[in-house]
Amino acid sequence: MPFQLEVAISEKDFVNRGYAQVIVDSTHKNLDRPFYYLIPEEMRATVAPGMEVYVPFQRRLLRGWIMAIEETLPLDLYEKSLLKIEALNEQYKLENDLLSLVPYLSGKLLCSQADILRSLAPVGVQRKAQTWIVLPEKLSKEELYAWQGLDPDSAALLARLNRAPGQKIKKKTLLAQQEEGPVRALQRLLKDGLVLEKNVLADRKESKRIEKPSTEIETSEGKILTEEQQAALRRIIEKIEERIFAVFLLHGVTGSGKTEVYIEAAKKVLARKQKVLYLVPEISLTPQTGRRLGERFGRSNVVVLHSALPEAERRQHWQRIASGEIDIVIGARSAVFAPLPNLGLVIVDEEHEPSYRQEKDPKYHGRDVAIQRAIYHQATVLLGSATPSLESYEKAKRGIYELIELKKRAFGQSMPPVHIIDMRQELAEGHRGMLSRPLRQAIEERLQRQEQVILYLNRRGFSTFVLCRDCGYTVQCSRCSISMVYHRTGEKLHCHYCQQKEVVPTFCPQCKSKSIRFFGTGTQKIEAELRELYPSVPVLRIDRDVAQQKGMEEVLEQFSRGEAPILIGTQMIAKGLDFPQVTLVGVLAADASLYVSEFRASERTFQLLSQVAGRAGRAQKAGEVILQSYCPEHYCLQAVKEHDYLSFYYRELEIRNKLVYPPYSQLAQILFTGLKDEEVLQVAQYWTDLLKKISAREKIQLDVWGPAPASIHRVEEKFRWTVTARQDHRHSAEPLRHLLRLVQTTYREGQKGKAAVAVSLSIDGTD
DNA sequence: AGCACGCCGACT
DNA sequence: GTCGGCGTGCTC
Repeated sequence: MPFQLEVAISEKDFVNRGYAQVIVDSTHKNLDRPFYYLIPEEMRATVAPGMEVYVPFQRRLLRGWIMAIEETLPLDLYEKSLLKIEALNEQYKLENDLLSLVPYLSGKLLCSQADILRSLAPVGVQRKAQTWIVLPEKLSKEELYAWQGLDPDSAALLARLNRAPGQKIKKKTLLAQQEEGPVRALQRLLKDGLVLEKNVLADRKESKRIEKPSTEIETSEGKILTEEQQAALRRIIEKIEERIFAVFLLHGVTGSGKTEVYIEAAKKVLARKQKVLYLVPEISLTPQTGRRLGERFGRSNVVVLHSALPEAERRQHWQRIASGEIDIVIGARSAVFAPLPNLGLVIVDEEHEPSYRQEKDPKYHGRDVAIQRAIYHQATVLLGSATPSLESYEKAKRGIYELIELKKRAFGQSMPPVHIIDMRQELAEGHRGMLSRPLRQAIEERLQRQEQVILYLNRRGFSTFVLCRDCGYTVQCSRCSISMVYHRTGEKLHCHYCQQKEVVPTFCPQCKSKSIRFFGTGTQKIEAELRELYPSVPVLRIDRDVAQQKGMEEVLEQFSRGEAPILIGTQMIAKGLDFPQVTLVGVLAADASLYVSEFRASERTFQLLSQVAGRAGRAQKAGEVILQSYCPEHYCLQAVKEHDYLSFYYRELEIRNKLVYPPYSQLAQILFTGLKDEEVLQVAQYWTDLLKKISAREKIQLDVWGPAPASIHRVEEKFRWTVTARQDHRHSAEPLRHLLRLVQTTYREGQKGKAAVAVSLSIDGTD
C-alpha cells in the first residue's frame, strides 16, 4: 500500500530529523562549510532548510542558515556532543529555487556560500550578538573577603558584579572597566560556576519607513503596437504558453518601444497566474518604472525592491512577495533575488549595462542570475537593449538566445544625425577651449530657437589635476595613487576614489614655488565656461556632487520645466530620461573612455555614446548630436555616427578574436590587495607561481600575465596588484574555475590562514 | 575572525 | 615552581 508506506516514512522522518547542517554568517573562508547542530525538540515541527538560525559558535552566537536536515551524523562527529540551535527566525524562509543558487553561485563566482546567503536574506547584515555576564546570586561580605585573599583580580570582578547580582552586564563593559588580568580571572570564575555567561541577541531598533513623494506622472494607456512589436510579441507569447525556458534578446533601437513589448508580455504572464521580475540597471530608474507598471497593473500588485530601502520596508516587501501577494517586482541588480514564487517572466532592461555586475563579492551578474532563476522556473527571459553586450549578441547569433530585432522607431522618427568634430583640427587652428566652434554655434542656434541642450562630460569637478609648473609635482591623494581633483564649490581638492578632501595648496608642497596651476576639465569648469560665454543663460549641472547635495530629481525637474536651456552632466544623465525640448546633445570628450586599459573599453564607449545620442530629438522636433573627438576615424565613433550596431559588433568581434579576448576566451582577473606593497607583490608572485605549477599539473593550457600593479596602484591606503590568466577555450569556464579554486585552497593551506593580503577572483568570459 | 591551547621567558 | 607573553590551530 503506497499510501501507508508514505505515512510510515514521514512519521519516522519526523521523529528522527534531529540534525541541521548550518552555514554560519562569517566572512572567514575557512568556515565556509556546513556545521552540524542539534535541533531542539520544540523546533522540530518548524525547522526546514532555508531558515535563518542563531547558533553557538566558539562561545559566540552567530547567524546561520539551515542548508539541510539530516537523520544521521557523519562518522567523525558521531562521538561529539553537539550544540543546540539557539534560536530560529520564523520571519522568513528561503525556498528551494533561491537555496539552490547557493552552491551554484558560490562555485561559479568563486566566493563563499555565506556571501550568497547574505545576498539572499531579506536583511543582509547579521544581528550583533552580545555576551552578557550574570552573577546568579549575591555574595556575602565574608565570601568576597575570602576571594580577596585567594585571587585579587577575581575578587575585584566579583565585587563589581556583586553590586547588581542577577543582572546582565555586557562582557565588553566589564572587561573594559578592569585594569588588567581580568580575562583569566573571568575564566576562573566561569569555570567555578560563580558567574554565568550568556549569549543574547542585541535588540535592534526598527528603522522608520521613508516614503519619498513622487511628482512624475506618466500615462501609457492604449498604445497601439507596431507590426514589428506585434511580431515580437507573438514569438514571446508562444514560449510563455509552452512554459519552456527560453531567452529572448530584444535588440531594438532607442524609441522602438521595447517597454511596450515587456508590458504586453507581462500581461500574458499575469493572466496565467504567474509572476514577473523586472530588472532595471539603476535604483534611480526604479520609481518611474514602478509608477508606470503600477498604473497598468494596479499599485498593490507591484513592488519596487532595492538595496537602498530602509530595512523594515525591505523585510515587509520580502514577506509580501514570498507570500505570492505581489505580481510584479521591479528593481535594480539585487532584486534578482526577490523571492517570487511561480516566476513566469524575467525582464532585464538595458541588459548591457555594467551596473548589473556587482563589484564586490559575491561578484554576480544580475542578468546571469536572472537566467539561472528562469531555468529553475522554466520561465521566459527578455533581455532588452539598443546596444546589446557583445556576449549576449554573440549568444543570440549562435542560437543560444532567440534574437528579436526591432529596427523601426515606434513613432516613425528618424535617428538624429551625428556629427563628429575633429578636435585636432580645432587645436591646429588655435581654438583651445573645451567647446568647439561648431558646437558653440549649434548651442547658440538652440538658444535662439528656445530649445534645450544636453552637454555630456564624464568627469566631475573643475580641474582634474593640480600641477607645479616649476618642479612637476602633482597633488596625489594621501590614501590612493590618484591625482586629486579641484572642485570649485567648496574650494577643495577631492579624491574621487576615497572621497577624501583637502585644502588647495597656495604654493608647491615640494619646491615651495607659487607656480601651482590647475589643469584638465571637469563638469564644473564647463559650467563656468558656459556662464562666461552666455552670461544671461541659466545653466544646470548634474553629477554626483549635485545629486548628493540638492538631489538629482530636483534638477531634472527644473530642466524639464524649462528653467534653463542647458544641462551639463556626467553619465548620470545618459539613462532613461526623456526631454521633448532637447534637440542637441553634445559630447565633449567622446573618446575619453576609449583608451582605458580594459578589453571592454570600445564596447562601453559605443554603448554610452549611443545612449547619450538617443537623448536628442525624442519627440516631434528633429535632434542632432555632436561628438568632439581627437580620433574621429575610430570605428567605434564611426559606428555611433552611422547608428550601426552591427558594423560595430562585427568589427569588435574581429578584434577580440585576433587578441583572443572574450567571447573567444575566458579571462580570469585575480586582484591582490593589502597595506604593505612588497607583501602584496610577494603573495601575488607566490600565487602566480602556484597557478602556473598547478595548471601544468592539471594539463590546463593557460596564458598568465603578471603580477602587475593595478591600473590604480593604491586605493584607500591599500596597494593593488593584478594577475590575468587567459584560457583559450570558447564554451566553458569550468576548467578555469576548477583551477582557480584549486590554487586558492592550496594557497590557503600553505598560508595557514593569515591573511594580510586579500585575494579576489573573477572570471569575465562567457559561459 | 575570535578564542582556545600550549610552549617559552621573567618573576612572586 | 607560577604567570602571562603571544604563536598555532580549530570552530559542529
